[in-house]
Amino acid sequence: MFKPVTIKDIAKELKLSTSTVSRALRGGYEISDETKKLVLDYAEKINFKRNPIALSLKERRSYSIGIVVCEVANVFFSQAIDGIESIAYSKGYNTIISQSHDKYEREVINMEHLANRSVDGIIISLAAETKNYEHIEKLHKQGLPIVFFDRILESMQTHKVTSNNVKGAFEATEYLIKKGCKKIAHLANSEQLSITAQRQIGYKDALTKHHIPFKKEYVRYCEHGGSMKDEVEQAMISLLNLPEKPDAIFVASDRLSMGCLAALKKHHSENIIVAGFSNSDVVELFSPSLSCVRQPAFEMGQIATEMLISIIEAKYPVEEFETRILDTTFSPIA
Amino acid sequence: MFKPVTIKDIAKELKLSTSTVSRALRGGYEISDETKKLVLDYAEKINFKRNPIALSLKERRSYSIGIVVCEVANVFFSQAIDGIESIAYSKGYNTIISQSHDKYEREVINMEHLANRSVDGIIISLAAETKNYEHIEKLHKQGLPIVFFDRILESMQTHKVTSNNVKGAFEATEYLIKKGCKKIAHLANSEQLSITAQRQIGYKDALTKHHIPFKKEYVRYCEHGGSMKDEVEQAMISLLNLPEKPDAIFVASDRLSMGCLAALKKHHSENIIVAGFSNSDVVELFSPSLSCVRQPAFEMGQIATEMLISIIEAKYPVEEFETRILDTTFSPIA
DNA sequence: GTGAAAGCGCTAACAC
DNA sequence: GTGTTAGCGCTTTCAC
Repeated sequence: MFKPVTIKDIAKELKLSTSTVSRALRGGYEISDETKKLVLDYAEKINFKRNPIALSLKERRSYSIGIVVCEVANVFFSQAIDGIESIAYSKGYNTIISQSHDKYEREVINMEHLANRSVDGIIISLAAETKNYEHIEKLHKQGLPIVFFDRILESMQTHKVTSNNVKGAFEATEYLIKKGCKKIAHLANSEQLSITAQRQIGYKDALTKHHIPFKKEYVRYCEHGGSMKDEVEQAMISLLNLPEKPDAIFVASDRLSMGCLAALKKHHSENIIVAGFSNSDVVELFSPSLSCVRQPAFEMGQIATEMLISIIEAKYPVEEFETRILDTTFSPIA
Repeated sequence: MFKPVTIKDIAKELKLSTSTVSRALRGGYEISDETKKLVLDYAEKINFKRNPIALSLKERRSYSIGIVVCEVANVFFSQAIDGIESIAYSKGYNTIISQSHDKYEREVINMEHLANRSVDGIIISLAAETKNYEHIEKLHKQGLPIVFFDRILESMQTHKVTSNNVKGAFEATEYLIKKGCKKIAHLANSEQLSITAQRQIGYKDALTKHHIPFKKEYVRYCEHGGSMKDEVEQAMISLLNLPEKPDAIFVASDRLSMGCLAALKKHHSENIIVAGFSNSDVVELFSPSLSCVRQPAFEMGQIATEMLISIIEAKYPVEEFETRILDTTFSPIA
């Protein structure tokens, strides 16, 4: 079976004590240069690596951080993960990625598992279904550092990173208005998500500015964030069947944008103009086309990670928390 | 700080020894039902969870399996990951996902890290850049169970899962031929990958069957799997500038397919017909359109995981290895 | 400058 | 049926 070299093996080989070896390895100042070199060279030679499991047990921390996102297949999240990893690795942390698939139960299980696994902190974007936050609050109260990004929990006292959802939504909606559209529908994520509220504000603001009345009938929520089969298509059908059929749609998330375009194509309504949040890197290939609001996902991941590590490594309990709001970029089609 | 309950706390509270508690918790037959109930109830009440770190240290295994893929943003891999997780979780294992981004160095670091992290085994699909396999062979020799999927290492004695790359490529190419194309180019991944060789065989077979000569000039390899900026576009440009400009392209992977379509659009060559490997779930939205060969990614992940766990849990060293080849599905456009 | 020993949380042989 | 003890690999007092 797989049996790595231990500090003991080195000690035996070099006729030293394990403590001396340990100290030499971590460059303890008490050790003579001679011994230090001896140990270091030998360790190098046999490719010794400290056992992080033992270290974790000893230090009650693991130098790993947990990530909870709805799914890695979503470009926004995979970019964010890349950002998280870039910072984490550079600071000596590893990451453990877990997916909630927008399910509340999965999120609960994932969080518990990460906590048991002794991650030093968690970076999370809430699942679409999550309405109860006890599982997070409990861990937070127990002292586990938690940072939110994208889909944040406003009520929790901790660091948060979002993009400027209001402005992003405003720009997209105003673009549709300037295109001459008057009946602009809004396809949204589940109602209780922070991003849903924010993006709806931007949508409404744009309507108001241009004297277009806001109509509740034009708004559809996807409770499962589009993870449920047919969820998005059903929402789209009900919009398309409205007596006053929309001439444009503002879509509030990546996954919904894809579902929206697919539904328009399927139901031969390509004349409806779509603008929405999406970080897709192949958006120029889409037909019907999509004007999109892009979030700085990579950077959001980086910042969230810096924030998390700052809490983890803080000498004293952190009392002051920050919410960073990054700008989105709007890329209209033509 | 975050301080979970330990078995010791329970022992103290219940005035028992830690071993009794430990045994009761795992349902040891020697413990009286009375004590067992006492312990179980109390553990339940205070929401006790065994510390997996301590367990790992003790048992020299972690009940976690490592995954190495080029990137999670790639649909094929994210689907495979979902398959892996489905089996892993059901059998009590956790997963640690790591991305090579098709870089050799990253792959080496990831593998080492996973091994140090005491994963019980690794499921890997090779990076496009990887040409040297010592990092894998070393761990394998040390007894770490390894299973390959998709981009496999033929020379290693272990379980492997692939899709029927030859047949998939054959079908796609033949489809192009039946569409009336005669000058069919081939955009491929890096040359040393198993899938590259296999898919090229299928491509050639189809040409041969229909009496079209194979031309080396029509083949382009992407050494970095398309992860390098402009890599795919450059390859495409050189194909488009050929004296005998191709009238169709068979593309050998998901990422390349996207790059290929983007390049065709950018260089106004939408008349060229494209067929290629892709597991994209929004392929019907693409323009130019893509006829695609789909791999059963989820199932491949599941099978790989079952194989891995069978090695991990084998009582005796496994000597007989299996290579499972799953069928692809071809979805032509129109 | 180096070694012996205790302890992180858990399990399992070995008492009793 | 339950307790004692040693040990997984490592760090870190405390001796010397």
